[in-house]
Formats: sequence, C-alpha cells, structure tokens
Amino acid sequence: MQLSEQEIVRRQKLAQLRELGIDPYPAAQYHVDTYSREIQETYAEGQKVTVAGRLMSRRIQGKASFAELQDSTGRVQLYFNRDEICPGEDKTLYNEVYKKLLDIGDFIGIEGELFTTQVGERTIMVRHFTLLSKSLRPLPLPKTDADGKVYDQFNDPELRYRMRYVDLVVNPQVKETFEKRTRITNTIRTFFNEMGYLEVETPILQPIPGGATARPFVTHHNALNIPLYLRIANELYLKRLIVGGFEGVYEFAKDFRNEGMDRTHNPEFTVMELYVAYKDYHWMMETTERLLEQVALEANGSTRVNAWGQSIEFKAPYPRVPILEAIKEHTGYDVAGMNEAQLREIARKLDLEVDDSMGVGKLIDQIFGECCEHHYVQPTFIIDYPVEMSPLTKAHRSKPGLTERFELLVNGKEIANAYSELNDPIDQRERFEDQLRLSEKGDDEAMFIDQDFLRALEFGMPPTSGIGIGIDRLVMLLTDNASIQEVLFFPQMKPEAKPVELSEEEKAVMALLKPVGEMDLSELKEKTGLSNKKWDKATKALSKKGLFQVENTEAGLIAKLKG
RNA sequence: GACUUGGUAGCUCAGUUGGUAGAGCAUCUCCCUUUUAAGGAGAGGGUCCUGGGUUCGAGCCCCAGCCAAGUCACCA
Repeated sequence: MQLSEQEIVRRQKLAQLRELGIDPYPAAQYHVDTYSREIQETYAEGQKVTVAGRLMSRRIQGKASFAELQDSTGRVQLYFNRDEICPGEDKTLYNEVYKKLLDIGDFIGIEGELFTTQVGERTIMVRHFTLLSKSLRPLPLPKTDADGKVYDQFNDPELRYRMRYVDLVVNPQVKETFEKRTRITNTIRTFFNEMGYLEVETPILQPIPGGATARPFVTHHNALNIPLYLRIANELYLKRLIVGGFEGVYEFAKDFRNEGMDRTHNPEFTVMELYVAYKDYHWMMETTERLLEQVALEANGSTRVNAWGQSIEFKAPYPRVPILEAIKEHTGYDVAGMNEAQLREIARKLDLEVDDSMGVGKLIDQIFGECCEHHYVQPTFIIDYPVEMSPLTKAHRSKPGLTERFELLVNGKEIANAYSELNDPIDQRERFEDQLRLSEKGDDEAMFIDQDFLRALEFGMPPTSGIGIGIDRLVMLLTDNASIQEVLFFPQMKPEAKPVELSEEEKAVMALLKPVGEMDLSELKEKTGLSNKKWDKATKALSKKGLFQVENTEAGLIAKLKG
C-alpha cells in the first residue's frame, strides 16, 4: 500500500506511543458523563466533567493550547495547560504526547472543569486526557469564520458519497439530514401505531415480483434451484395479511428496481406501504393529508416547507383533481373514453414519444407525466385513473372505465400512490391476463400472474384501501435536498477501481502478451526467460488479478489477456 | 445510453502561444501561558485520472478509455 507522508508520520507516532507504554487502542470502556451540547446549554462554572470525542482542531501556544473536541452532539473547546496536566518535573505528557503524538481526528477522553475564557468561550480546563483511538488518516478540515464563510469545505460529491463516514464527521448539516430522516419515519410509525395498525415484515426474496410495474433484480437460490427476485413492491404480501384478518398493516420496505440511476433514482429505495380493511381511497386521502401535516410539523417545526426554491404548505386538506380533467386543463384535449389509436394520435400532436408497445394506460400516463405533472407544486391528489394503468385497483363506483386511485403530487413529483384495492378475484385475474398480453407485446415491465395471490383473494379480502409513500423522496422534500444520494447513507456507486500493482516478473509477462493478446503458453514462458518457480508465481498472481488466463484448446494451452 | 463540465499535494483550488508543477489550510522543525476561520519563522510533500498520439519538449493540444456531477432519454 502506498502511504502519503502524513500517513507514515501517524504510523510512526503510533509506534512512539506504544514505546511510552500508551495503548493507542485501549479496550476498557470510558465513562462519559457529559456531552458537548449539555455544556453549552447548562453551563456551571467549575463543574467537573468527563467527555469523549474526536480532536478536531488545535491552537498550540507554548505551554498552553486550545483545542476543539467533537462528540455526537457537537463541539466543545478544551484548554490544555502544561503545568495543569504535568504538575511534576516530567512534562512528557504535554510536550510529547499531547503536542507531538496526538493528531486531529484522534479520539480522546477528557476529565476537567468548566470555565469561561477571557474571550467568553465556554471551555474545559483539562486535568487528565486519555487516548481512546488513534486516527491514521488525516481528515479534511473545513473551517467557518465569524461571517459564516466556509473555507476548504469537503464538498466533492463523489468523495462524500464514497466516504460517508468522513462526510458525517466534517459536515454537520449532513448529519442533520439523516437525523431528520429518522424523525420522519418515527413520526409515521407513531401515527400508524396510534391508529392501532401493525408494523410487519414481508419477504424481500420473492418467487414472483409483483405489486408494481418495474424491472426486477434476479438472483438464484441454490438449495431450491429456482430463480428468486428482489421485491419491487410488497403490496401483494400485505394484502394477503388483510385476507388473513389484520385490520391494518404497514411496512417500511426496501424495494429494488433494476433501472437507471439519477438524482431521483437509486437501485434500492424505501417505500412505506399501508393497507387498512373496510376503508376506501377517500378515507386514505384524509388520512394521508393528516399524516403529512404531522410529519412536516415534527420535521421542521412548521407545516410550511421551503424546498427547491418553492414554499410548500402541507396543511390539510389538499385539492382533489381527476386525472382526465388535469389533462383537459393542461393540454386542451378531452381524452375520456378514447381508444389506443386515438390516444396515440393525441400524444403525437403533443410531440410526445410513443411506441407500439404502449397500451392505453401507458399513453395516458405519458401525456399526464409530460404535460401536467410539473404544474402541481402544492400537495395535490390526482384521482380516478383509467383502469388500463391500474391493474390492482378497484373499478370506480360511479365512473365507468376509471378506478378509485390517487397519486399525491408535491412539487411536480409523485410522493404517494394509493387506491381502493381490487378485491374481486375474477376481475383481478382478468387484469393480470391483460398485463400478460402487454408483456407479449414487448412491455418488459408488465406484471406476472401471481396465482397464490389470486387464491388468497378467492378466500375473500374485505374492502381495503392501500397506499405507498416514497420515503426517500419525501425526505428529500422535507430536508430540501435535490438528490436522492443526499438522503441515503450509502448511495449506489460504481465500484472504485483498485490500483493493480505488478511485480517485475508479472510485468515481463504482460509486456510480452499485451501486444499480441494471446500466445502459446510454452512459447510465452520461454520468451520471458523466467525460472519455473517465478513463472508459476507470476502467472498465478496475474490470473488472480484477472489480467491473464490459460485456455485449453485443440492447438494446446493458450495464454490469453483478460479484462 | 447521449450531450456538457470536471478529475493537479491529505483538503479546497490556481496553473498564461506548449518551456524546470503553485497557493491557502493540513503535516514536520523551532519559538510562544486564556486564543479564535488563520500566533510567528522555516522546511518537506505530486502516477497532474489511465493509455496512446502530435512535438525537441505536454498538466495544457489530439484520440481512446475510466470515474463523477449536471442536463436529457430510459425508468413511476
């Protein structure tokens, strides 16, 4: 491993600490009795405190020094004085250990007393300090001046996402985003728990990926020798639980979709799905607007949220707009009752891209998505979707061809999707068969037929209303982040390329093989002039690194370049 | 997948028709008892993303590739 100068220096310090009899990674627990935030909030002059955290900055001035300690709640200033720490003749602990062998980023424990400096900063007078863990890599060190101007900010998104641990240490606002995320999910849990609904867990590995239209990830179960899919939704399992007699069930589900990645899509993402028996989609709209009002309030202290340059008011109620009226309003076309050919004609007039695999549902979805969606900035329920784009939704009680479904749009983005669940097993089987025909036409997202789910419906499911809320996008909205990567601790990234280091022998082999690509094995060996042992070692190492492989062909053994 | 922009020291960034790689912070050495983004003085630190090409000479120009961000497409 290639070490930078600073990393080498820190390793040397590690050795020197051990020579002084100081364990840089002690095993014993360190009893903390105070957090930095408490010191700022409930300061008492002279109070004895024990704190622990990372050393984040130092200003050494001879026999005295100021430093900053960062714990899980924030930062507090430390004052190190040589003669306080080393009352006797031996000044090693200050001069050597503190000044020379500690580094920014090290975890230390501090025992001391609170006092206020002449400049008015609340500070700990250090009496004893304990090294708790030595840091071997230098942290980036953003600094903020009195005007709030930030210097040397650690802001390269690639580095921040790949090394989220560093991002969290040096960028407090990043930590706040994730703390807020947990507050949001806790609020939702409390809300549903208080309504008496049960939080459940359903399979992530599914033999049939159902409940949504999307491309799944496929994996394989060895013992059963069958393909399994990572779930794209958990809807069909939660409905089985309603069949089983639960009044209301919900799950925070990680779903997986094998699709592109951009600032609003990660291959794995979180959806909260809720199903409640004996309810319909009107009830669900009322529940949803109450829920979001509560969530916004607890996340930000206000029902009004400023995000992406918009001021969004989450106070209930939200308008209900039928999708066909939205299309009529924003395009001028009344598409109610149109067939596939007519819709395709309208889509073409609107300069939308369409292809022959698109059925009525997808065409309407396309028109709405392109021409209408972005108009809905304030929370709005778009309701009564055509049956063709809603294969799991109950037909509308009074409007033929439509279903009892709504999507909640905020800032032009879909935040939730909900409906009165289809519980007619015969209708459901026909809808699945329609999907199968779409699939045969080339729509690779159309749904599979889930026979077990149909069997469950045949035993009878009460009238039920269900909803799915995209948690990542909701968190983005409530934390004013434009990218999903900012609200996921570890967003998916391409793997980091590992630097491949080659020995002299391995280089010699590669040098001969690289210009030709492949070569007779024994000829290659002879040309390298390596001993048997060295040849064996070099080629094995190269194949392990994925650069080289041997193929057994009719013409004999052939050495080939790989990768 | 397409286009645009970027990749230079641990971090943030400069780098002029193509002519010996720079700054601030961090690091190291020395000096310094209540400071505040930054105490003073000095020193060290580089695969300029990778591989080709043009050239006497490439961080810079050309080609190919890798990674990222943004926009679009795809995708609820």
